[in-house]
Amino acid sequence: MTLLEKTTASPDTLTEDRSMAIRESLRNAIIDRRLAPGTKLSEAEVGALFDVSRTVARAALQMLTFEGLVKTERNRGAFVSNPTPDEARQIFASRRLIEPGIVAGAAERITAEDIARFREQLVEEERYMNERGPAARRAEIKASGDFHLMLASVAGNAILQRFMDELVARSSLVIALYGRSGVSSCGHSEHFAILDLIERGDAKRAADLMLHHIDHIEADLDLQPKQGVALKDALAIT
Amino acid sequence: MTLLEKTTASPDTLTEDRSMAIRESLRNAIIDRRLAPGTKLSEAEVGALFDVSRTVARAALQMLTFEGLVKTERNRGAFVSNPTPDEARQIFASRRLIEPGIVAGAAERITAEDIARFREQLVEEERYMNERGPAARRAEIKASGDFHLMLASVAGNAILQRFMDELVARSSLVIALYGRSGVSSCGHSEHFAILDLIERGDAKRAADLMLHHIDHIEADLDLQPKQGVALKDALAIT
DNA sequence: CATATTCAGATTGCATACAATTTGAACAGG
DNA sequence: CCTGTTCAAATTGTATGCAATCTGAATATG
Repeated sequence: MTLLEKTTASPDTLTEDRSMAIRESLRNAIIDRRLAPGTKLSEAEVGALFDVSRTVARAALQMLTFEGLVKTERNRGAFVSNPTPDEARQIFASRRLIEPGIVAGAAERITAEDIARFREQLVEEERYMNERGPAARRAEIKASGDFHLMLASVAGNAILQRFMDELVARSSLVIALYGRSGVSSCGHSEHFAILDLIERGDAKRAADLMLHHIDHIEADLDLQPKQGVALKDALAIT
Repeated sequence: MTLLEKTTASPDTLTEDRSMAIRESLRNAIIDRRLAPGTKLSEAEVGALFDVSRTVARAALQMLTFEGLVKTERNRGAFVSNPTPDEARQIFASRRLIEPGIVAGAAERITAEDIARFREQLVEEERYMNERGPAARRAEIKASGDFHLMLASVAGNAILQRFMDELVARSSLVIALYGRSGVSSCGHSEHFAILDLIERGDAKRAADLMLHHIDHIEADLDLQPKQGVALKDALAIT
């Protein structure tokens, strides 16, 4: 529990709510894998790190629990989520339902300035792709998720946007846990293709491609039941 | 703020978490319209009602805020949400994306016992439909929502189920606020029809009908911008 | 009479204190 | 050496106290 940028937040945003800022910071740390799944997040420790009382730290942890990024066990504390393969499948099943609709919404409302921002985002994503090392890998996963979130924000439905915030964050966890090596090389080009179709106003094809894109991301995972029954079987000496 | 059943909860469930129980109780009160939109929910008052400290009451209110059933303004307090027409549209747009998928999932996994439970639920719904008076109206809205929630629980995706919990609860608020008089007479028969199609394993048609069903619910609303610019215009004496 | 100002009451934001629970290590017994 | 027990340290759950903020009514002012 070390590398937490205590974001000296923008003057107006931090004025708002400190627990929200802490949530944001922890969120980023979790989806960046600076906080590994299973890591304990004790209220006192979080409070000390951000220089607030347990009350505020606790509120932040409650929010993260609601989002599914943290699992809280009564009287035991909060831990970074360790999604099971089954949860992973549920996450992607949910995305398959929601994201085609988001693409359709985005296709209707996207502006030229939006498209410019998207292209910037995609070149940045590309840059991380070509870098090596775990830090670049994390940044790549993050940037890839951001593309989906930008689409959600353009689609103009605040509720779906919030759902996507949660789903993308949890997806990042899942990818970090279950992802195979050569990840999103194809995923990235699909982002480009989706954006092109949206720009051309071909909402139907864009939505279809998004569906395939999600399939590809999921297909790139190795969703074995982890250790599952391992203990029982591992000790069953033949 | 009177009619709150302080549910003498089931021995095992209440042991769990008191703020959760309070959340549940307030939730029910809100979607039943015993707590009208705009009602202030002060921490002290909620705490006194449930015989807990502000700390616990506050946690419950935070959860409801996350669900969108309550809006919290900094330094001012928590209020039962008063969804705008635009929010209402977003809610139904979200449901249109998610519920067809839920129907498909339910069609795959539904059992004979499930179907029996659904039929029970539907006759209860029918009973409320034939009763008169606001209490029956509330119960009808609640029961109608429960049908959708039961589908979600059968579909076997915990994430979507949680999304639906939120969407159905907020829909109840919207219907209570913007619903026209002769509400769900058609909606109810559609529930029957959807269940029949699911039972027959015709997932595609069931999903399509669900889509229409949501359209019908939304079409039955009167989503005018409420008073909106009213004040300015109302005083503009021609 | 309308508008601006002041101030007390009430309410939330936050920190802290105490009680309840869990955990794991020391220790006793087989 | 292994197992079961006891107990203290640590952590969470909850209540409460104080400071900051908002609200609205009373008052002052043009």
